[in-house]
Amino acid sequence: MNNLLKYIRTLTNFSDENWELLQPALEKRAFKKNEFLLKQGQVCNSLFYIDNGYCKSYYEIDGIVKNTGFFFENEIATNISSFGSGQKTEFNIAACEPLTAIIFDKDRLFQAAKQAIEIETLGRNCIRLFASKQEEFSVLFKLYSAQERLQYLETMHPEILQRVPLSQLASFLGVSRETLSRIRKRRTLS
Amino acid sequence: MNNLLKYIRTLTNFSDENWELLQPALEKRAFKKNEFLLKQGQVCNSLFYIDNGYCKSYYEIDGIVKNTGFFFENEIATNISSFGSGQKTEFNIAACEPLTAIIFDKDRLFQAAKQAIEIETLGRNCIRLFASKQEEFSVLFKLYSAQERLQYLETMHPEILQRVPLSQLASFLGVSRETLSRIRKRRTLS
DNA sequence: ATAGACCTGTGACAAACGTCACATAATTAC
DNA sequence: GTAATTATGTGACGTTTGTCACAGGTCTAT
Repeated sequence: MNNLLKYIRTLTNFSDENWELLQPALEKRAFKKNEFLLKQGQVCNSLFYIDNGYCKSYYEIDGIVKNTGFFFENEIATNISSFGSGQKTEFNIAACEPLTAIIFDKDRLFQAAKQAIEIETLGRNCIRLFASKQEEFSVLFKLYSAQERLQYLETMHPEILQRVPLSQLASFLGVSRETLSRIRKRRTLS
Repeated sequence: MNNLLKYIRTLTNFSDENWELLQPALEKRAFKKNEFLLKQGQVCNSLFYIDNGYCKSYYEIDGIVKNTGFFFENEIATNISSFGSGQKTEFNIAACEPLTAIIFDKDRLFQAAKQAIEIETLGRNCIRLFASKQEEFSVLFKLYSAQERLQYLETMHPEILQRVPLSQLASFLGVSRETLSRIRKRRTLS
């Protein structure tokens, strides 16, 4: 829980009393590798603060898995459109390693937010960070080629390359596994 | 202003008193075609509610324009990462037609939010909608080919195709102008 | 009405990418 | 420890896409 409190305090002024008010909305939980945090067809009623390990969000279309995001320690994973609208999600979120998350329950979070505006502000800031991350990666596809996108990850998000296997990374970068392998080869040669 | 109030009330319970409290944060403004709402190097201190007309956000790299988003009536345009962090933006936002916007000033919005939690909630919901939109378009590139992305726009966002010229649309879809022209030809033939 | 600016289409060719096939690590399960 | 599974590399080939070049169409300002 200590990591989470630190994380929260980077986002908003948060008194010990606020922290107490927030507790009923929080639940710590461990996930095994490949276990689902969120499954297609469910409604996303949680924000998952990643305490340890990492997970991925993905679509599955005709049996083919397309990874849409990776979430590491000290980040919030969720499906923002389902969380916000209450509609069923088409995403899955699954643990890629044994994972520990602190789960924010939506209803209880909203109740707590009514009691302290700092908690409302925290919610806004979590969503804002999530949106910034979406914006960042969304822009990559419009600006850069596949090779340049890989380069971008190398400089801006090296942890992704270190921890995510190539075959998982390919669909996230929007190319086939083979193409990514060849791009990587071209880059190590030069 | 009437459109805006309707829009707000789709997002959150908003009393007439809340609306009064919000007024100091709002400013209606007209932009000429090609005028900037936000310019690279500035800090984004505004949310732009589009009342009439439409605008685009874009990057300019080595003189080449890459469109990253289009915003129509009844939507909020902004650069979320600059707005949230206070850092300088690398985006431009420019009017594509004569445009009327209602501008939320960040500082005054935050002041108003301190006085009414509904305004804080409104801010959170605006950002949430913005994030959902980012998520939606970000996923397109991982799931679909250029042709399928065009098809998606046709069914889900026909207003974009009706109002945005092909040459503007191309970089938004992540392809060259010529390729988009050929895709369109292939599709009308079949 | 005319000139200039923009928008769209298209041909030719090279570069990038996807798919299929197979080989070889590396990891996991029992 | 061995077998099975998964991850990665690579060749061949066809498709898609980008780039350059140019032509014709539309819009706009004067």
